Amino acid sequence: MLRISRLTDYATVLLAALAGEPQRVQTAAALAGQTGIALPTVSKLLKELHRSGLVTSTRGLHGGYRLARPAAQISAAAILDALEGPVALTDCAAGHGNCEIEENCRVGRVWQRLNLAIRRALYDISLAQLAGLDAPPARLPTLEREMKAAASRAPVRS
Amino acid sequence: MLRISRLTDYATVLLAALAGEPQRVQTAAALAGQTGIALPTVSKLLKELHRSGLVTSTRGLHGGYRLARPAAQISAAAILDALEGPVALTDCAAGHGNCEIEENCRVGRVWQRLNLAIRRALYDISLAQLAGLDAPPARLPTLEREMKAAASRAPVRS
DNA sequence: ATAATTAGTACTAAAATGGTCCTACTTTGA
DNA sequence: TCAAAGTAGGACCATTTTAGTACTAATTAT
Repeated sequence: MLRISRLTDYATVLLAALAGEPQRVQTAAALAGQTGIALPTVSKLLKELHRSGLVTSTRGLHGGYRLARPAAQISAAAILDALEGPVALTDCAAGHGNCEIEENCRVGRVWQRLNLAIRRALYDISLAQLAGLDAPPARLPTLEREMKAAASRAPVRS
Repeated sequence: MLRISRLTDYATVLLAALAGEPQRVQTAAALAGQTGIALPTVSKLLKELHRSGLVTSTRGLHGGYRLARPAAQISAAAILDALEGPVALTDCAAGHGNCEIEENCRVGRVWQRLNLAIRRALYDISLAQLAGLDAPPARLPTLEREMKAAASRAPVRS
């Protein structure tokens, strides 16, 4: 339930590897070797990450990739967005209002809020934390509280 | 990103409909009509919900479905689990440890923690809340404001 | 020039998802 | 006892998503 795609996971690993050596330009091949991910996949992912501005690339001989910003300034949400786009938890939420029943809509609204809470939590997690470079303080407990609060605030009539 | 499947969403709607009339047995056909979801799909979902013990069924003439427990005692997590199983956020987390790199594992661990936090939050949301029966009053800020708040806290690009 | 390297695009294979259909079993009521 | 109204269970198919590959063009240091 509630999973991120394998490619997104890979991308995180790649970014973490880049974060480990922030000053060096690393080639796709090097990263592939380092992470065990197949080279074509690595290339594809890095291209996408470049397109979304998370990494910078230099072409030609001795080219390669580098983080566009310090790892502490890249949020998990940014990574997810780059790879999967800002899709909502349910179709109903971000879609064409096809819920004709009132129950539907109420349900949808709660999902949407949960989704939002999750996104907020994701914004507060940095790549540095994901890569284990940053000793992470207690942040998750507040996440739980936020989600609960968001959900209990939800039921409203339109 | 991070979406629940459409069927799970439907299931929630069905459960909400059942929660609205807790004492009555409702047929699959009635629920289909009420929610606008196609009958075969409704049947399938109710069957699964029955198998996971969320609803009780009575066969034969005047048969139908009913919530197995009060809506307040059914958590969102239980619904998700029933429909999608307790899959983890990443393969790595619940799988066969194929992360050979240290970064990988650290990354995986954080995903796992996030996943856990989300699950715990989901446990604290009841079907009653999802169905809007629990009506906690509270004035809610608009979605836009929450988004802005989340965004301004974010260490993210433009 | 040439070798190394990214950029872009198009394609294919595999898997998950959503949905339908058919058949068997159960209960109620005439 | 039989028929009707239901659920139970599973097989099955279509569509979409996801993952991965291949090929060609562009770029740059030496």
